[in-house]
Amino acid sequence: MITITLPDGSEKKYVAGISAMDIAKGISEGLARNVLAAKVNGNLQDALLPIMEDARVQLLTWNDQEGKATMWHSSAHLMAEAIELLYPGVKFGIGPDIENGFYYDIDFGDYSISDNEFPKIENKMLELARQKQVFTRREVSKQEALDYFTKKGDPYKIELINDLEDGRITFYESGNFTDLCRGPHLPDTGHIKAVKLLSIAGAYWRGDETRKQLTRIYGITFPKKQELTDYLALLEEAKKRDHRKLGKELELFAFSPRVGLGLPLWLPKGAELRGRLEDFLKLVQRKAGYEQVITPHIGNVNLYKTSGHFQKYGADSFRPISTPVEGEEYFLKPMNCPHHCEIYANKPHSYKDLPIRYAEFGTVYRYEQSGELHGLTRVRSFTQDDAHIFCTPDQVKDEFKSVMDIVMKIFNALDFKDFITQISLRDPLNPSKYIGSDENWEKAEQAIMEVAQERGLETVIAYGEAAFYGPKMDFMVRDALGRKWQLGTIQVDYNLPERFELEYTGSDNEKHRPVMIHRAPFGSMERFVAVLIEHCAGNFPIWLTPEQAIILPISEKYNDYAEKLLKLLKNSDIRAQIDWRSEKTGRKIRDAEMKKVPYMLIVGEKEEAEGLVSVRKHGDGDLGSMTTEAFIERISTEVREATSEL
RNA sequence: GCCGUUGUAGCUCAGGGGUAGAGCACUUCCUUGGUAAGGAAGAGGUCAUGAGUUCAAAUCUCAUCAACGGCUCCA
Repeated sequence: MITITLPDGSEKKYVAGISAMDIAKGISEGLARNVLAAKVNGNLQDALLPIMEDARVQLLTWNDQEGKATMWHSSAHLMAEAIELLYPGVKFGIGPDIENGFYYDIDFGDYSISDNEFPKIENKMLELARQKQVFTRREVSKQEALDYFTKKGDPYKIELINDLEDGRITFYESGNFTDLCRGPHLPDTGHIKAVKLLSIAGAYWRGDETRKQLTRIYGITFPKKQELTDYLALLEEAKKRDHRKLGKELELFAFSPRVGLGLPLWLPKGAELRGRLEDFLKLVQRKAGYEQVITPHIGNVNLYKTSGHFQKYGADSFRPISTPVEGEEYFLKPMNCPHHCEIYANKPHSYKDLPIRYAEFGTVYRYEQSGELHGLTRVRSFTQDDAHIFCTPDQVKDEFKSVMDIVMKIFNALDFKDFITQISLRDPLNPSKYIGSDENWEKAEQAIMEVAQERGLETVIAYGEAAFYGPKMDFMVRDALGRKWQLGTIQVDYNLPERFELEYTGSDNEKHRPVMIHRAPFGSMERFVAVLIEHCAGNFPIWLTPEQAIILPISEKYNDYAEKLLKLLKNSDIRAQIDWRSEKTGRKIRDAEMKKVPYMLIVGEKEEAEGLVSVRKHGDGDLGSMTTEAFIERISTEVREATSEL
């Protein structure tokens, strides 16, 4: 007999060799029907696998993320089985579950499949699912595994098997489909009740650009049809928040092929919004001891040779421009740091001057591959809310902390709660990618880890994601469609001060090398605004929104009153406009609602006679009438309260 | 850069080998109104660009460009 401990702490005795599924059946038939996989002593495994010794057992259903993952992983197998039946001879790469669904990388040979063939595959999958095919796990030797796929003629699987350790290789068989797989899998395919293939894409084999590109098919499955319907509706909703769509509708920014790829044009309203964000950060930075600087958009190529950027990125940059007579080469600036280093070097510094914090909204230009460009989140010209802090080694930690506080202040002010903090360190296996001494790297990595810990920040550590000159801490958020984007960044750099031979005189009257911290709380204005648009679905906070109120005269008779009102609002620094059109009130309201203007001020006979405004709030409806003064007070208070913490 | 899909009016989209359609937006006129679309008329397009097939191409073929979904990359 063995003792099984369930998550609620209860213990039960069973005969050895019992499966998680048997345990579920002992609790209730309903539960057994819903069990997708199990966790035994913390290890995810098949619900049908025998348990031989005392164990903690957790039954996983659709309500557990790991249950979903198992379902989707099995769905990838199901799709592969369907595709193998419909397109005999295809070769399979890998087919994992992902955050929302699964994919399988497939080599279709010369055939190019299109998404109008999806329904055919979906139907075949459902047909196979209804057969309730059992997933059978089998341990195989390496030789056996190689033999099987050699016979089948699947080079990708053979390559995968060659990288595996003998004795740890398992096959899973469902219906007529056998796949190399670690598992776990569903008890049977009958759990899959709704199937949707989502998209088709090229994907390099093993993510390597130099290798063959396979066809990746993405899909998602559910245990109930209704859940699929809900999921598709959710996707539709998310599309409405897409900053590219809202940016067009709200007239915030645009692109023009004549101006060039990835070069955003900020329209008046977008520029207003961005300007407010910049003003806000300038205020925060002034309080935190930053000084604004301004540097040119180009720099001599030697500047970037000194910084090391030329060697690293020169080939992937916009081609240099040159002076017509002397032929001197200049680069569009891809970074602000070299310029700021030269500002530091402009005069000798004492330790008493440090830390020195130079801030600049610096527009930089980077050649991004054409296929990478994406709305405002990935562009070729963008403005960093950049600053460089020059300090003594002893000051690094405190400075790092105070930068983190600025980032948190911004995220709080804009209600960004769902973000990931990532610490990016060197790739220990590939030290040649980085410049600078081991000792300096270690010091910097240590400082970041300590600060994160002291601030109690939950972080993920990413090895190999560091910049070539130093480790960093990045703040990432998701867009409406779930894609991750990096916003704020803080980077410790012991290398540039070295390369630029920056110095300060210490209290010992000796020359010392300062440490540099690069930081950008927004990251780039473009990307930040994109994420902000999606975060608030275009309903910007009152202190940021380009248009705070719109005055809607009931008829042209009240235009004079509207104009008087507008003057009063402008005098109180409220951003407002008048809808002059000879349209009915209902129409003006509808249009203002569509434009997401926070306040609509309706004025007619009654308002004019009594000096009132009738106030309607976006999304909330009629608030009734109030005196003009009361409205101005209301909106001013709202703005004050929103910005008081900043 | 690579794979796939798409490209028709400012926007959203229908059509499809025989000289271009709708709704919204725009202009003018009528209307002067009370909390999510008042009415009428008008203007607007080398059907992304270039080549090919054809008596005839917006429609079929190819190439180029761009957008979109991914992959790779991201100082």
